[in-house]
Amino acid sequence: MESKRTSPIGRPRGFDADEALERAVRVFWAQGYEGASLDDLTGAMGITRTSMYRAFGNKEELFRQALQRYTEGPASYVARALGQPTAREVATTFLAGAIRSTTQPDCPAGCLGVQGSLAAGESGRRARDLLAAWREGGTAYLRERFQRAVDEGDLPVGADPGLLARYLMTVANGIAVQAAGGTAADELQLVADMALQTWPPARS
Amino acid sequence: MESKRTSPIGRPRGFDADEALERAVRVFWAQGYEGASLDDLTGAMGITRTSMYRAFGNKEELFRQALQRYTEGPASYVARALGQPTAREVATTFLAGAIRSTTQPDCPAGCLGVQGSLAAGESGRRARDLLAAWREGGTAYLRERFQRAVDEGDLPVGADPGLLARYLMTVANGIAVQAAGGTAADELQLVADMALQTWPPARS
DNA sequence: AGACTTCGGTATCAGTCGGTACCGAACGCC
DNA sequence: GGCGTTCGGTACCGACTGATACCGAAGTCT
Repeated sequence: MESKRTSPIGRPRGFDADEALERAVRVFWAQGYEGASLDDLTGAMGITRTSMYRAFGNKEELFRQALQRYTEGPASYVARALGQPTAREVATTFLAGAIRSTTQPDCPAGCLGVQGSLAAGESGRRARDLLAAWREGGTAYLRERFQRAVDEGDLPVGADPGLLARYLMTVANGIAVQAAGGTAADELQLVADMALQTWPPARS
Repeated sequence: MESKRTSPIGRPRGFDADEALERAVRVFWAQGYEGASLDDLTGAMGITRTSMYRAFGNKEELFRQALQRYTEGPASYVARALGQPTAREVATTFLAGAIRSTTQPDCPAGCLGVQGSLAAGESGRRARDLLAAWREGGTAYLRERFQRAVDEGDLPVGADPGLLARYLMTVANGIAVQAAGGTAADELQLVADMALQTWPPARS
């Protein structure tokens, strides 16, 4: 039984949903969830409100999918960092990726996961909570990675994986705020270097 | 020539403008500039739109005054930190104050200067820029203080006051984001302690 | 060819946004 | 008391918010 169709029935959509989503990411990134109106979004996506609602459901769902897209794109440095062989390399790669992503010249400054919705009115509460969970998820990934590092003997037995993860995420979020305010990448790299000076030494 | 009046002419206002402003601070703090509607604000302030406009000008001006009030109130820890006798005490007091202020149980979590408006649509752009300048001003104060510390011999001659200031502000802003996400004060204090381990030693 | 399904555009919805005109009420000054 | 001024409340403004109903167009399937 092959249920896969060569093409879905009915009129095919006349735009590239992937590219439209990517445009939406930029708008949410630059203006936040509440600050991005449907006109802003559909204008940048190059489609009408009707097409957006049919393809993505509603504004909140569009934001959800935009966040996922952001995770796989601009924020893919997180997964890349987690894959580094040592805890120290995880940390340095993570912060370097955060700096690079938040100061990319052809992208909005800052981090969608931070400035997308930190404080919000009633209408943006769901988006705010979604982002808080997203950030907390990142912290959890780091914690698990550092726990593994302790287990593997890559970090001292006394090291606290939860604290190291929280510390890194705190610095990264601070970097995102700085970047949103216009601080340059090279200056942020000096900050990251300083933050990494306290990193526990690898066990020999 | 005494131009001072015992009381201004005309009908006196029937509410405490200071207390109303303090209520407005809470709303902006919790919901951000764009997320706080006039109904939210005036409802919390206990006054009508008309009274608000007469007393404060408009929403943007109200936000300006709320930010100033916030600076003198919840964010007064900055000035207190700057007055500490040594650079190290400035740093520890600054971060401790940031943690305390962003996790106060009877106040919104986080920092108004960060979550008030990080990313915004057209209507909130002025507020966003105002807050960016506010944060940059805090960094400048720290830099001047650390420059003085270098001059006074309190910090090593090789220390970079600008980097130290940026570093501290980055960690503090990161703490604010963590606090907005619900991270507890004691956990943030551990992060601050770790961040301060790299602090340059005082010259003996 | 004709049935069926989806797409995209227009036009519109009720609700909310920030901001104001208007007016009677309440006060200080003379 | 009368005048001038400010206050506070109602009622309203045009613009915009997110979200839909409707309908012809454009496809696939039998």
